[in-house]
Amino acid sequence: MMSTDSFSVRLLAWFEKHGRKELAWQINPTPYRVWVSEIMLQQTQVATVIPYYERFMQRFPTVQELAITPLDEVLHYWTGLGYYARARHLHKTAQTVCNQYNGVFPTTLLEMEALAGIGRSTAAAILALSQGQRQTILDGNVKRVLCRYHALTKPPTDPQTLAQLWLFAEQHTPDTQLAAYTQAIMDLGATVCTRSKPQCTLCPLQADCLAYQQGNTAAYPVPKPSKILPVKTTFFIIVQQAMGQVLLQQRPAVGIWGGLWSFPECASFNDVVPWIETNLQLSDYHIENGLSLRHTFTHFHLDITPIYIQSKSTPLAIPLLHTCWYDPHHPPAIGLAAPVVKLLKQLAKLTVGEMLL
DNA sequence: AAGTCGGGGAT
DNA sequence: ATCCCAGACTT
Repeated sequence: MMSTDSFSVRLLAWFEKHGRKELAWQINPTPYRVWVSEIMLQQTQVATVIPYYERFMQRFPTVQELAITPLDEVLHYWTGLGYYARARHLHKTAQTVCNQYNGVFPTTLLEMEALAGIGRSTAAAILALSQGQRQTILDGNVKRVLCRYHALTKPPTDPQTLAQLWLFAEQHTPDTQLAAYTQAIMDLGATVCTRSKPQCTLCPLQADCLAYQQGNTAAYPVPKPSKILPVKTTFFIIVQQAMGQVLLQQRPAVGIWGGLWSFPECASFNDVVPWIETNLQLSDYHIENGLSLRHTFTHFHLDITPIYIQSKSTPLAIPLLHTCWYDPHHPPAIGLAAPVVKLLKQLAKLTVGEMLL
């Protein structure tokens, strides 16, 4: 493999002066701690991750503790981070490490990549950051840095361009100080070579950067052609008892909000009343639709209309599978979809408002 | 190779 | 409103 070029020398010198070295997962960087941080940081920015990471590590200080905890509670600690498959994979891998590796993470790239939720770049990051192995990462930050440095004229999603990026990334990887270098190139992308308004005057790679030489850093990375997102609609049925408990239903393990708890749902407004008549034994109830809210996924917009139902006949029966009465005053440790959290907060305010009247 | 999976921050 | 972020998995 190629040896070092000036790229890593300059980058390491910059990191020594300006890099971040105090992040929680950089302190005592065990494979477990680094692994959890890397999974949380997938598609999620550092500032968002920090409070989640603190809570998670306090509750699950070891891989053993994570492995023996029910998935529902793990999802609870993940609520709001999104990409919930990450949490399911995290739980599964904790059990794999405990059962097949005696609680100790494997030390080869091949074994690491075989674990659920750990791909090529994340496997390399864990080994480099926690053990100083010479492994090459290629995450979103590194892709942006390299697209500019080499002035690549196609989107990083293009297969040939992606292969070229891996090749460049490997050629730039030094033979020593792998933990520092790996952190450094991610830091450069996160703090200097940012998506918009990069701080080129502070960049240690400026002299060799082709995008900078062209005076056109804004042109890189080349964006991939975007699609128009379709709009879907749905209706959340919010049934509330007099004491405040709200009916929730657990979603299937796969698909949107997999395994999370949400309100019972109807695809069409015409289905709402039949659903109520079929599933709830209510003699006397009041129905009222609330203001719609839009939730955007990668591949579509979801317009949600809440349908509020209140009844004086309490308690209501729970005739459905995978349902529970969620008590906002004593919230159980379960995972909630983000729009559900939003609506529950609104509901709490409305309830207080009505009590004041 | 393309589609799927969330939520939030920046612009 | 649009883009995109410390990606991986499924089909």
